[in-house]
Amino acid sequence: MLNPQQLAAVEHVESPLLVLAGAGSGKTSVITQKIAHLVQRRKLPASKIAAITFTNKAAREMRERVSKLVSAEDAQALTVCTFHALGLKFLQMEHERAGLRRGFSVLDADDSENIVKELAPKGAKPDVLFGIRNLLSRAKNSGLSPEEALAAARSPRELDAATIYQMYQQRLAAFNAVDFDDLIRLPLRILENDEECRNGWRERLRYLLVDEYQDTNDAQYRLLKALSGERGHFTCVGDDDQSIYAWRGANPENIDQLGKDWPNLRVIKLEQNYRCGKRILRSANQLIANNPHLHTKKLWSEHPEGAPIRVIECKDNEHEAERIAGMAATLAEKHKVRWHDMAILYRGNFQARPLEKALRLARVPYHLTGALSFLDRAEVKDLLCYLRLLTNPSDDAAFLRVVNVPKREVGATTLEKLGQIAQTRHCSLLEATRSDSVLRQLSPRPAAALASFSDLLDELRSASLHESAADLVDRVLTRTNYAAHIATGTTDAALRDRRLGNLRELADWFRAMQKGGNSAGDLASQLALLSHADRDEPGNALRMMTLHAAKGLEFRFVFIVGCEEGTLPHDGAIDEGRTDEERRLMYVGITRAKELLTLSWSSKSKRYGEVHSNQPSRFLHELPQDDLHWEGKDLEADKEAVRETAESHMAKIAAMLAGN
DNA sequence: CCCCAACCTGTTTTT
DNA sequence: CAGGTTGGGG
Repeated sequence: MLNPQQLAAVEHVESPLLVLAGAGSGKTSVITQKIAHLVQRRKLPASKIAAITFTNKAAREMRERVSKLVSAEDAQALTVCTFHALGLKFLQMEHERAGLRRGFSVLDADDSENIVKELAPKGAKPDVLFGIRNLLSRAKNSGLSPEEALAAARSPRELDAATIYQMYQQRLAAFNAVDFDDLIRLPLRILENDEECRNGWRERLRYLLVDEYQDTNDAQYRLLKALSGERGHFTCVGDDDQSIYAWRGANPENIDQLGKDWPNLRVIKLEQNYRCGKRILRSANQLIANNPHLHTKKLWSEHPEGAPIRVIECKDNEHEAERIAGMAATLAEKHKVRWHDMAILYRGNFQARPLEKALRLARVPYHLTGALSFLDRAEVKDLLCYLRLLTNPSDDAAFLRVVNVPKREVGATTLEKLGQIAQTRHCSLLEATRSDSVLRQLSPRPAAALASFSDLLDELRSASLHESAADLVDRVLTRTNYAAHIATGTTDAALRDRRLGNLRELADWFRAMQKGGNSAGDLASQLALLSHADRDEPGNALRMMTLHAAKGLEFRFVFIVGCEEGTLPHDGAIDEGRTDEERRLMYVGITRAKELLTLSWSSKSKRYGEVHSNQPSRFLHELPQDDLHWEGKDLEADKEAVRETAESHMAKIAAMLAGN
């Protein structure tokens, strides 16, 4: 079942281990088998093992796979989650050490953006704001406290950002809230400074397994270090060629840092690929050879050669979409390929538009993963903010979001005044509305509205004490009139149905999760960590997603569209000197394909309404040309030639499919 | 306080 | 070209 390298990785427990796992080399098997090995052979209690994944979805799948290898109780006792979810769990247990009260909130990216907006100089332009947020996040990802950031600031810009950072944290403290980055930074600070707590957690988590290790940032690395200590009871699994999140603070050099911090680190390479045909793998290998490497890795495969890789030149994005849709339809109809074995990958979500249109026209069932995340939907956020406010009355961000949704005649002027009063009284907005003397300072109508709003929340809060989370959701929806607000306030029938459907889905999610005995507040915090990739995939539909979202997945048939200079590699990334990362992105895309890979590019595309002419991506030229089959748009004029090449190509594909 | 309309802006990837 | 924002009118 396992090859010798995989087996060695599973059984090696004596010293820290780094597994350099190429694409499709069976790293998930190694992690799951290793967990089983630790539990069954090494007799380590499952409750003392933590496996860290990159997404919640990966965590769920991993737990599922492990549960086929170990007993149900052991599978239940395991910790399998993301770094952020682990940090949340840590803070919920150690909230007093972090200076948080029970029921603290986790702010989403929007909330923290709004806070920065308020704290920044009044007329700050978007790019300045963006810069501040970046600096702030960078400071946090390096584990710096506001004071440390202030001391480390070396330019006026950094000094300004550090000052804002300080005010920002004061604001979060007042809200009894943490943001995303704090889920790593705060546990890290506690673990590094508090020996008793550190020892407790080292006892609690005796072995760590980290998946997608190349995507860890500095704070996460230090968290790993703090949790595992000198003894280094961990296995990290990663692939430097699939590091595609440096823009978000991931530091692939963490791969080399392991050997420096633990000289007894063992390194095992997994180089046999079990996924791709030889041609696809050869192309991927040759492409990535253009990047500098510290660890040379030569992936090989025992799979058949497979059909040549098609490179399709199109007139424009619409033409490209039509051709892809047509090819997908042909694969399904003529070759009985199931829709969910196909995927269209692209650089940016905006590229999905023309594809969707063409797929609908060609009656191809498709599913878009990503784009506007479920949790970014206004109605979902609103409901979650109600729940946040119930468990954490100090959560001003949540208060501001829902106080006037549905409309309660509470406007900006009233809220501004309320904010000033709350600030002088050092209390939250919601607490301020409870005081008669505060309400008297406001105009009568909004004051009355605020009073009844806080009464309503009191009522809901007392209900929350003895009600299940799912029932509470229903109660919130009806008592706040939110459900009615959506039902009557949305004129577009399709939109209304979708919104109501989203609310129902959220309620269902709560129903499913409450088996774990979680409170509504806990569930709301956990939900804040979920992302688009975490929803259940639908059945038989062609998948469409960004290259980033495709990491970790595989498909028999893969289309990568928009292989143009400026798009892939993306202009902005080139400007920032991250062309190598773009190449890795292409590499990730190529290695998703098991049997057939199709690359396309458009010679013209519309950008801000302007028509722009494109050059084919440099990556296309970096591939082994013998394995490619170029089809130009000019062939379009010569129907005979098109048919001939297309048919001979399809014949090869048919032969390949028959051979399987 | 709410709504609508004319601008203006901005397009990468996400735990 | 579309979506968000701002500013004015109801």
